[in-house]
Amino acid sequence: MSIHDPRNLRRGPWLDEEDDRLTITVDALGEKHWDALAKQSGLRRSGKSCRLRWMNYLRPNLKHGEITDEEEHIILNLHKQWGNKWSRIAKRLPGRTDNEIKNYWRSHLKKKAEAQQECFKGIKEDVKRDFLTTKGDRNFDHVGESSMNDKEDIFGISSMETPESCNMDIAFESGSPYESRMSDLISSCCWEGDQEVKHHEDCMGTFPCFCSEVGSSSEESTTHGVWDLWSPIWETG
DNA sequence: AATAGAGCCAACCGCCACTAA
DNA sequence: GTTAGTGGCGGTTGGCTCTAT
Repeated sequence: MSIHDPRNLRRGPWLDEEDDRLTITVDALGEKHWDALAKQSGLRRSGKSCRLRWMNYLRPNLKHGEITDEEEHIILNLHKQWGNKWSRIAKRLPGRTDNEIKNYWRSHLKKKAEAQQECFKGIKEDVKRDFLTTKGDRNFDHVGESSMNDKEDIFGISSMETPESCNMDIAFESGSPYESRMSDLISSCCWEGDQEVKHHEDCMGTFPCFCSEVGSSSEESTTHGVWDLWSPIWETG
């Protein structure tokens, strides 16, 4: 029976010697033709297994540390746009693998995203109605449902991009009455009873921009993404 | 200290798309 | 046009670790 007979292939965790041998072989032959590479390496592993080990663990320039807040923010946004397109999302996070992002999503972010959706479900109509009827120190007599597309006019947003093109950094003007009104609405939604406090903590990790009243700095409250987080809510509403 | 349950993550599986013969 | 081989992707699993009781 050949060592490359499927019945004779090794499975399970990789040993250090196997990692070393795979690294040497990939360095010599390049990241391609994994079946041939697996045979040539002398490893009792399938080409598929070799490829996976290389891509997810041995490849140079991989980050092995914790996912940062910024990376988490990007994952949440891109998942909202693209769903479970892990490899596509991974391409936007250099050094991270699709497997790593998928695992992180399942263990850290899924609940957070669901909590966030629940939170929005409850408040989005209130928010819409409130903004549409607000006079504040600006004249909104002309504002109607159709002009919800004019986000700058309604929110006092300092820079503008489309939801498709922007990743980050759409912000309320510092001190904008709409910044504080949004904050008020979120707080009123989330700070009613113990259950809702937890709910708000879930939101906070995802939406620091709206949570200045519960601990984040005023700088944070105006520099995190706003429109790209909210646009799916408005547009699917 | 023992143990059950939850969480995490590396690895595997099955499917699909692409390509060459 | 068909088929076999291969690589890539997303879903799932198994085992290890941590935590609560």
